[in-house]
Amino acid sequence: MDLPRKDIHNSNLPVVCRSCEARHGGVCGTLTVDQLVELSKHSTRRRIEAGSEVVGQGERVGSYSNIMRGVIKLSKMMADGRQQIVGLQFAPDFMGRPFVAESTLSAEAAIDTEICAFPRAIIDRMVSETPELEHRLHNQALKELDEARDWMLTLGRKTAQEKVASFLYLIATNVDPECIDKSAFDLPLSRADIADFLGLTIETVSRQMTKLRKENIIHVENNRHVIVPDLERLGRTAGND
Amino acid sequence: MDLPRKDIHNSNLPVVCRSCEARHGGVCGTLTVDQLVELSKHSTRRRIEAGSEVVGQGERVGSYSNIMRGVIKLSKMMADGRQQIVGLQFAPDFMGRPFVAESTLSAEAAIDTEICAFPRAIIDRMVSETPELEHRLHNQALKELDEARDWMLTLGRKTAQEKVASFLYLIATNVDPECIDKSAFDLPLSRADIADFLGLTIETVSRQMTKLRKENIIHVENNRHVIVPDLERLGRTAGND
DNA sequence: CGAGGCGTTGAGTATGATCAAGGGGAGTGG
DNA sequence: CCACTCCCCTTGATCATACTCAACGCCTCG
Repeated sequence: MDLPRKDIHNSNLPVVCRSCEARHGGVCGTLTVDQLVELSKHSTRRRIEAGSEVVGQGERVGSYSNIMRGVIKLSKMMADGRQQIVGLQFAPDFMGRPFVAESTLSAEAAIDTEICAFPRAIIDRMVSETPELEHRLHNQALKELDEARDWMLTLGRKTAQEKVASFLYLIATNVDPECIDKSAFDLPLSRADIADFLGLTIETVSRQMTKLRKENIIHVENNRHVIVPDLERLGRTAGND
Repeated sequence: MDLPRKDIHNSNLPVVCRSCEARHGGVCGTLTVDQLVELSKHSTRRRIEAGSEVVGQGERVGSYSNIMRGVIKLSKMMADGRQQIVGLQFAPDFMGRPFVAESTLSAEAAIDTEICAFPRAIIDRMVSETPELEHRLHNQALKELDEARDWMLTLGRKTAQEKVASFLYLIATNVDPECIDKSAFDLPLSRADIADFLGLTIETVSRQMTKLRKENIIHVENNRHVIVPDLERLGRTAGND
């Protein structure tokens, strides 16, 4: 599945790319040095503060991005304000909907986040020139599809308790993939965001967190820091087989 | 978006492909005559009765398919039997999860369905040889991702009434894409399936259908045939902006 | 100190689930 | 032809889960 990276030790590599994490797991890994040089000329690193929007629902999108650090939430909103988070993206995910200029969802930083943004036009051209790049993007789309479908089961069929446990389990296993110890982590989402992700209200999320605390399935410090003594047990509470 | 089809009038075209609908909208449209000839040697048309399974959750999958006619439901099941339909596929969709042999969901015919099945190995090879083919599969994956995310909003944030209306709206606009008149159609799913798609119970689906009938938003004949006098109105009831 | 944001907790309520009964059509067998 | 069963769907009564509304605690910031 992982394609061989090209010339990664070549000293002609753009400076900004040399220390870039995304080049390994992310989409840039398939590009040639020449392509990286060209892309880096037009790419901009941006820091996005927690809570600020990268792309709004219905906006035209002029760029794609790699997430360097942080967490992006993708959400949909109804006319009356009801909101549903439909995906979370972590470094080094690629962010953007290839081949469609108009965004059907909004992207917002959940915590302070850093991205590397490229103009659509350049990426679209490189995709058509570099089958390996399209292959990577295809794989990322399939991964997101698998995740979306997993979450549909959670949204449609799980209880509030299972939903909250599922969320904690998801974060435990995704926030810091490098980190082997999944037993402690900071929640990247507020209670309101968690509610929007789980199709619940803030109050229900809070109550279920309290319940999980009282059952010693989790310990919580400062509202955001969570310790999971037994990940297996959390998984069972989440309804994982 | 639509790539040019190659040599479709060439008389060397395999007989089975000549009258095939999927060659136009489906993935075969990007293949050369030679590729079609090779593929057709190993492809088999299968008829699948309503209710029978094509692929089981957790099974190894040896083939991909084009849906020629009918409707396939993709679903996930929890250990205790709770079930969620995570996608519906209509002709001429491509069915299968590229690059992964093990299925994380089960595929079952909702109504009598006809598919054209190909061995994984051949498709996987053609994908690597034919960038256009990967491009089409990529686009299909992105389409399914968009649909899944739309549905997440429905599952997480809509009321029972809105969910049922959303389902009817979805079917009205998808069952027969050729057909211009969306105002009458047959439901491809039983009440139990609809419930599994909407994250509701059979009883709630039934009650909401009755309510929509009493409000004259739909008319129903023989439980399966639905007439929608005003699609806009149905859309508004579904919570579409 | 007060204001505002975020989270928790409590009381009452409503939406959809559960449990239960029955209608109607298709298929089968006498 | 009717009687019978089975399946699917509908309807009714009751119940429980999660929502709504409200109050309050804690922390940060001015």
